[in-house]
Amino acid sequence: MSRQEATHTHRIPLNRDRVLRAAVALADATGIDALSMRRLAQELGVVPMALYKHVANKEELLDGMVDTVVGEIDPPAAGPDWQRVVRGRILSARRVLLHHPWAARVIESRTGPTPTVLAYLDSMAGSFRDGGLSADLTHHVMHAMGSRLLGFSQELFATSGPSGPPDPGLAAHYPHIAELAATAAHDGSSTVGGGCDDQFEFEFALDLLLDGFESLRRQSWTSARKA
Amino acid sequence: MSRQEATHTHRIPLNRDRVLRAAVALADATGIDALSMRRLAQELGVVPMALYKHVANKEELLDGMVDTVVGEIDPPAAGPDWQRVVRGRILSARRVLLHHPWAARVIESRTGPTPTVLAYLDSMAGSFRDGGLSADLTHHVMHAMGSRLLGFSQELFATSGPSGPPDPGLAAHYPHIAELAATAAHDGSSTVGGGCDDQFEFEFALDLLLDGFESLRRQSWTSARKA
DNA sequence: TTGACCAGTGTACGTCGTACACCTATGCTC
DNA sequence: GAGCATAGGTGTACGACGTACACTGGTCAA
Repeated sequence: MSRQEATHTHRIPLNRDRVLRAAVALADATGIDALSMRRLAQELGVVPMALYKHVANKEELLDGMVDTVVGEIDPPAAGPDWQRVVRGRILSARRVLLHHPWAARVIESRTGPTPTVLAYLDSMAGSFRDGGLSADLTHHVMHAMGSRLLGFSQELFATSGPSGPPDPGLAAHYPHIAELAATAAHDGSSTVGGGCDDQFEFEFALDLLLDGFESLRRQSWTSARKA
Repeated sequence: MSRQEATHTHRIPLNRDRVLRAAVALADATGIDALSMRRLAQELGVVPMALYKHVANKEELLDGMVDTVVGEIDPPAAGPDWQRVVRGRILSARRVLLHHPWAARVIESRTGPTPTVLAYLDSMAGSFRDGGLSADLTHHVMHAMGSRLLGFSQELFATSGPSGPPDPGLAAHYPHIAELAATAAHDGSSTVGGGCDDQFEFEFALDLLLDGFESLRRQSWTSARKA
C-alpha cells in the first residue's frame, strides 16, 4: 500500500470530484463556452474519453458543476429573525454566483433539479416556515423569489407529475418541499392537474413589486438615504 | 416586371425577414437546441451557406430572433393608472415568452441589447416616469423588475463604458434610458467608475420582496382570497 | 496462476459553424 | 442590344465538437 504513488510516472487516478473541480475552475477561467470535454481532458492531462469513466456525458458534467457551486452557498445562520436568516443566505448565494459567472446560465439550462439543489431549496423553504409563514404563503414566496433564490424561474415545481400522489420518498428527504407540493396540489384552483398555477405565481410577485414601487413613490423615496 | 415569378422553377428570393421568421418557427417547433444553420437552410429549401447572405453568423441570427419576439409584445396602453399600464405590458411580454419557450434563455445569452430591445426598455422606463416615479426610483425599479421585464438580469446597463460621457446619440433615441444612465453616473456612490451598483440593486429588490412577505405574514394572508 | 475488473487509450463517425471560391441570373449604363 | 457589376445561391472543405466502441495494461481476490 505504501507504494501507491511510488512507480515514477504513476498518475494519481482521476475521480468524479477531481473532474468536477477542474471543470468549474476551467469555466471560471475561460468561460462556459470554452468548456469542452476535450479541453477539460487536456487540462487534466488525459485523453477525452477518459472523462466518460467518471461522468456519463456532458449534461451530467454540467449537473455536477451546478452541485459543486450550490454546495458553496453558506448554510442558514441560526436566529429568531427570519428575514435576516433568509436575507443572509440569499446574499451568500449571490456571492457564490458572482464568483462563477457562468453558473446562472447553466442552472437555468438544466431540465430537472439535482438532489443537491432540491436540498438547498428545501432548506430555504424551511427558513420561511420557521419564520412563521404558512405553507401556502411559503409556496408563493418561493416562486416570487424565483431567480433571486438561485436563477431559477417558476416551472421548478412542475417536476412532480401532473397527477397521482407525490413521491413518498420525496417527503422523507425534502419535507418542506413536499409540504409545498401538497398545498399546491389540493387547492388546484385554475390548473387542471396538479402543479402550480404559474400565471398566479407570476402575478403574485409582479403585484408585490408594483405595490412596493407605488408605496415608495408616494413617500417620495430616494436612494440618497442609503448614502 | 410582370414576369417576376414567371419562369417556372423560380424561387422567391430569401431575405432577412423570411430567414428570421423561419428560424423562430423552427425553434418553436423543435426547440432551440435543434436549431442549426443547416436545419434552417433545409427548412427553407436552400443550401446552408445561402443563409450567410442574410445574416452575418449564428449569433446575429439569434439577435434577430430576439428582436422578432420582442416585436410581438404589445405597445403600452394609454391610461392614467401607471400600474395598470405597466402590469398589462409585462403580462403581454410574458404571454409572448410563453409562446416562444426558447426565447428567455436566448435573451439571457445575448451579450449586448439590440436597438429593438433598447427601445422596448426605454418605452417601459417611460411608463414609470409618466406615472410620476422619479428618475432615481425608476432606475432602481427597472433593475428590480429584472427578469420579469424580459428575462434580463442586472448587468444590462453596464453597456455604457466605465467612464466618459454617455453616447449623445443614445439620448436622442432612448431618452428615458439615457436619463437613468445619467442618474446612475453622478450619484456613483460605492462603485468607482460609472455604471450601477449591482449589489445595491439586488438588495433593493430583495428587501422590497422580503418586506412584502413579512407584511403578508402579519395579516395572515392566504391565497384563498383569490378563489 | 488466473481471471475479473477498472481506469485510461485510440480510432472513428456524424454534426456543427463557417471560410472561400465559384456560378448565374438580374438589372443598370452606354 | 452589348457589356458588365452585383446580389443571391452553390459546393467543397476544415477544424471543432460530443461520444460509441473496441482495446490495453495494471491491480487485486481467489
